[in-house]
Amino acid sequence: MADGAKRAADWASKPVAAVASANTRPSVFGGAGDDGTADSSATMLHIDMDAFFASVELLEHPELVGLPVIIGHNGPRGVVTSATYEARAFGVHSAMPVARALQLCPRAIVLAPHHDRYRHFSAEVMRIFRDVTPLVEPLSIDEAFLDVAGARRLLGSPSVIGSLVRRRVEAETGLTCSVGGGATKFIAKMASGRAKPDGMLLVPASQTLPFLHPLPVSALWGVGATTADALTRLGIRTVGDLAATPLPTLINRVGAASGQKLHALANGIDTREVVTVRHEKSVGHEITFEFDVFDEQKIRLELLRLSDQVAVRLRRAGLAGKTVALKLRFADFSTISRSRTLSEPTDLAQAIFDAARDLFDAVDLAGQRVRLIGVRVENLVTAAEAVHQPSLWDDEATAPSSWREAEVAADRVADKFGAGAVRRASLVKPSGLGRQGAPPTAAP
DNA sequence: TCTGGGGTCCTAGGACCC
DNA sequence: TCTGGGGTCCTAGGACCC
Repeated sequence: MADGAKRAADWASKPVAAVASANTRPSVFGGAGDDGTADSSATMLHIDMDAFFASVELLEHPELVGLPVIIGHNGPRGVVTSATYEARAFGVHSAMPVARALQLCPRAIVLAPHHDRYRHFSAEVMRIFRDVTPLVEPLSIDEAFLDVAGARRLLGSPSVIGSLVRRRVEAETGLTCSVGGGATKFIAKMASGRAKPDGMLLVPASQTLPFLHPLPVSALWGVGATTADALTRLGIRTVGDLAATPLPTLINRVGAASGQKLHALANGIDTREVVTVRHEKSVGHEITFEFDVFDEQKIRLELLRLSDQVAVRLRRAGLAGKTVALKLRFADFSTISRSRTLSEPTDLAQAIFDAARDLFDAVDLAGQRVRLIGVRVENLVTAAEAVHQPSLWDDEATAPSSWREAEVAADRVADKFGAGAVRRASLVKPSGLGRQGAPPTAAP
């Protein structure tokens, strides 16, 4: 810690001139001077990487800098996971189908995602954040809250610390980020969104409501399309409108929890503190088929692979879960879920698959084709004795395409780890693929 | 245009227990 | 005889976020 703080302090004293691309917009809301005193109340920072996946890919492809670049699978069902600002200028945004994005921006270059790279750079920037303060709460792979109240004495005001972080991130990773600051988490997050890209905006505590109230309700964290519609029907369009709405009216429309939360946020009230440790609540995998599937045997085989992947991740994390959930999405995009709670937590592919397959077999498909299947394990506990066994197919990253292949793989694991591994490892007997009592039609 | 994959949280109804 | 209420767990669905 002392080391990190010293390094950070060294950095703080370096000339700002090193950052040519840093945004020069005024960085304190309300027109107050940026002299390091006006913003002293904005001690919660939210730091968000700019176009994170796309920016990381550009490090590998410097020749594409300045061009519209889209990250996503360029298949019939691919969606945009990230896009450079050059592509966004054409209306491209995250979650949009790649096909649609290419209509809007035909010259866009589509790159496949590399999640290992993103995890690497994520770890790098989180390390920089933790040099500044131990009070870091990662919110997702590319953003975090920093409580810098205690770091002011050593490093300076929040705006000084924000600039320091921005310089270090750019110098050490080649990536840019945006910083928002405020008296609360919520204000900090709203501010970083308005600082993008490559900017910083601090909202002094006294400016909280003037900053907040003109914003549209859809800007609020937790207000999506559905809630925005519901609020619009009440005549609520801005955050100020929301703040002035009686709480019972709100609760009546959007539910108790959301109503209370939104009402408080709209009035600038947010008492949440930075939480540095979080434990996962579920682990799951899902896949969308390239083409909708009718063949139940093919679906069971995919369930087997997903169960194995989930089990491997559980064991690596030292976790086990009691509830197995199956998710099915049909050709018409309707989605159902089925879950079952086991008598004890498991981290084994066999147990997860058995439950998932039973749940699947109990569903009446009624002739519908399946678009997506997913397996998730919930109700997690720390595994008393984590079983670290390799996956059957993990290394090859390919599922067995026939029962014969599954049998061969099973034999291989038994040879390698002994017969005991059969029960403990990700070993799923090929016979588990069939419906109970049904002879395996595709068996060798 | 036709909608990914990783998650979290909330609601509501029913079972079950005391 | 036909009936209360609180607490907890389980399940299904849906909104939302990045």
